[in-house]
Amino acid sequence: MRPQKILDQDLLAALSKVFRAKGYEGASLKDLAEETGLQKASLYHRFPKGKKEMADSVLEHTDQWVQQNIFAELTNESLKPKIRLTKALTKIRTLYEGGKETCVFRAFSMESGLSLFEQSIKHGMNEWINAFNVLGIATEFSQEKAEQYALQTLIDIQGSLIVAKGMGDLQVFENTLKKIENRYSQP
Amino acid sequence: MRPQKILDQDLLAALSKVFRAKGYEGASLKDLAEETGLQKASLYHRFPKGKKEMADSVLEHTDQWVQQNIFAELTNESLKPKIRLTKALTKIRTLYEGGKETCVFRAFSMESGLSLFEQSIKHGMNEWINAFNVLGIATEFSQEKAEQYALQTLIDIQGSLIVAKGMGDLQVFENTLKKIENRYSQP
DNA sequence: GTCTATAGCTAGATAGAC
DNA sequence: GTCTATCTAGCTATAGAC
Repeated sequence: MRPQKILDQDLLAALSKVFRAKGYEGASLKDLAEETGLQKASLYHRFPKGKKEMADSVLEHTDQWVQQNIFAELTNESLKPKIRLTKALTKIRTLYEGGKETCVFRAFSMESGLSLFEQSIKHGMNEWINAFNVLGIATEFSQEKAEQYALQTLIDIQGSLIVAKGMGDLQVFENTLKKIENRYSQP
Repeated sequence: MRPQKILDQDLLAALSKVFRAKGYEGASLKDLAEETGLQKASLYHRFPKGKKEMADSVLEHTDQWVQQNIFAELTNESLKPKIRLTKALTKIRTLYEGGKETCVFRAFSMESGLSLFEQSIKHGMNEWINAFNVLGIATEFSQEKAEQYALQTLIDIQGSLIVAKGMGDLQVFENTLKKIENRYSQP
């Protein structure tokens, strides 16, 4: 029983970095081993089912982080909606590193990937919509408007990440976050 | 000099289909050969520089189609702006098959890909923004508003394609196109 | 121009020493 | 738990017949 060379938390963060940058098929075990500092065989010890299990673990780990940091803020009934949103947007900036990092959903939905991860992605997107829907209701929007805004917010985040990356202009992402903030400030 | 088994046009369409579905690294020469009906060696005869040349050709072919079908409509000064947009949106529906097909930019920007195609993607995105900017000016928006709407339109298209695919709901894409139409209908 | 066959390499995954 | 060494299958790309 030798000690772990890298903690689960740091291991998942390293795997996530590679998967988000290169996609599921684009990320090789060599890439993953180098980024984590482990050998390929050691990765198989941690994730016996191989690369798919690594990716699933990254998805789950990310989902938990998002739930605890972003959704928890959005649905925190002890704060005013406007404050909740500001706090959530700060965490969103962190999650995507100001637009430099892509979304795991995108990284795992390309390639043969959609069939491998489509349930997790669909579930995750619905969670985002639900959380923003709660915020919309708390802002006293109508149910219809709350749903519409929640979907548009998800589209804005995903779209601005793509465009910011493609144009090489992080300001595109930042401006979109500001736009989202304004959207929930008006009755 | 045997006759070509498949025309350049159809060949590029088949390659595009595979690349858009699987991404650059996810698309294997075996996949590309099967979809085109040619053997791998025959693909190398058509594209001597290999897979990268196939992808570059797909990008260029798509760019030309978009220029002739979408940008030409948006900037057609012989028609009213509203009519131009309606016609362009019809072509956009065709390009993305109502939301079923992903964007080549997305397919080629994941993985080690961004470094391979970033110039083409950046250039292509700027073309989209420029074309919608022309439409905004023709709609008599201010320069600032025209630019802002053009960027938002690109974000909406990219974002709604991701979300529609992820949620398995093509209506998300269709509703976004309607939203874009409304955006350019109001002064 | 298309094909079969194959080279050369890297992928994901495993065996077994320590 | 991590490592080195290795397996097999798949990859991109090429050689040469027709």
